[in-house]
Amino acid sequence: MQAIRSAMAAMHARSNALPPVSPAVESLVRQVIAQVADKWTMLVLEALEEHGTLRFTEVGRMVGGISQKMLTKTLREMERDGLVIRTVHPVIPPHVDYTLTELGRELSAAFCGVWVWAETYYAEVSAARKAFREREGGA
Amino acid sequence: MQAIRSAMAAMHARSNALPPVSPAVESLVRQVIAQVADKWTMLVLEALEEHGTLRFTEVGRMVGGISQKMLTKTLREMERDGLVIRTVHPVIPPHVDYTLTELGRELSAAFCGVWVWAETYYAEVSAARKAFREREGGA
DNA sequence: TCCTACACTCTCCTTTTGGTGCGTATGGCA
DNA sequence: TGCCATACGCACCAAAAGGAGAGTGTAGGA
Repeated sequence: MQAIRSAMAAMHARSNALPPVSPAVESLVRQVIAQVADKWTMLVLEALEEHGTLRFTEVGRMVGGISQKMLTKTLREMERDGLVIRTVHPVIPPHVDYTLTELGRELSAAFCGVWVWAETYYAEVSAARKAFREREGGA
Repeated sequence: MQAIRSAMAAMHARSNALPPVSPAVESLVRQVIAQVADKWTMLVLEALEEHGTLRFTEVGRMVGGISQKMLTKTLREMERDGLVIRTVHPVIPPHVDYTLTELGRELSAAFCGVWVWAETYYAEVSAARKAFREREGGA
């Protein structure tokens, strides 16, 4: 974790001080973040990390509460971004497998901390919401 | 990072094996994740982590490209979830300060890994997108 | 012979997201 | 006298997200 912290510090120092990090790169990073910081992407990522290779409907089952449309879209975008590999077996009925790439596994590892945070602090978030409601909602 | 990995493994083992983790908790964690895995939340979190206490318009400037409406909404939700503290100085013209709470700083640290991932691999994501376009778009 | 399974795609619809612009209160500055 | 700055709230609108349900093509089972 300390390594990550110092890496982030370096990143900030760089983006603040040195011109070489162009706005183009900045915008690309933003774009990637915006894409990847998506509810369904995170959930699919976790399902595949946890279970390895899965079929379309299996991913849907593991994630839970996702419509076919969103599942298709999410998986396509993840394939496009190089996070998953989509393998089509040309049989009938159709059979398609999804597996994380190395890039996807790295991202999953990066998201790890957020999952742990949510598991650790969700009770505090609930408490904060309750306090907020009583403070603002009841005023 | 290994510590996080094992924590995540423990989390998975728990959610798969033990009944005590109720669907209520599961849904709460999902809700928190969905809330927090938001583009603007991440960006505001980073701005405040990097610069400490900021005023409303300063946060807007640091984040860049956010409308007042979204900034208000994001900051309010973060306040509600206990991620930021909002301090109103009753003067005219109005003066409001925003600071991360400990919870917010923890979350920021957790997101660190994702920022580093994006900085490290955005070029590979670009390459993957290009390859995908040539593969599918050109077919 | 008809039904089911799979991995979608397509259309229609509702909900959410997000932008723009206007109003506001008032102390200080020109 | 009159305008500016701050941190919004509100109303209106466009665009995107997302859900529900129907259609598809065919091998194999009842």
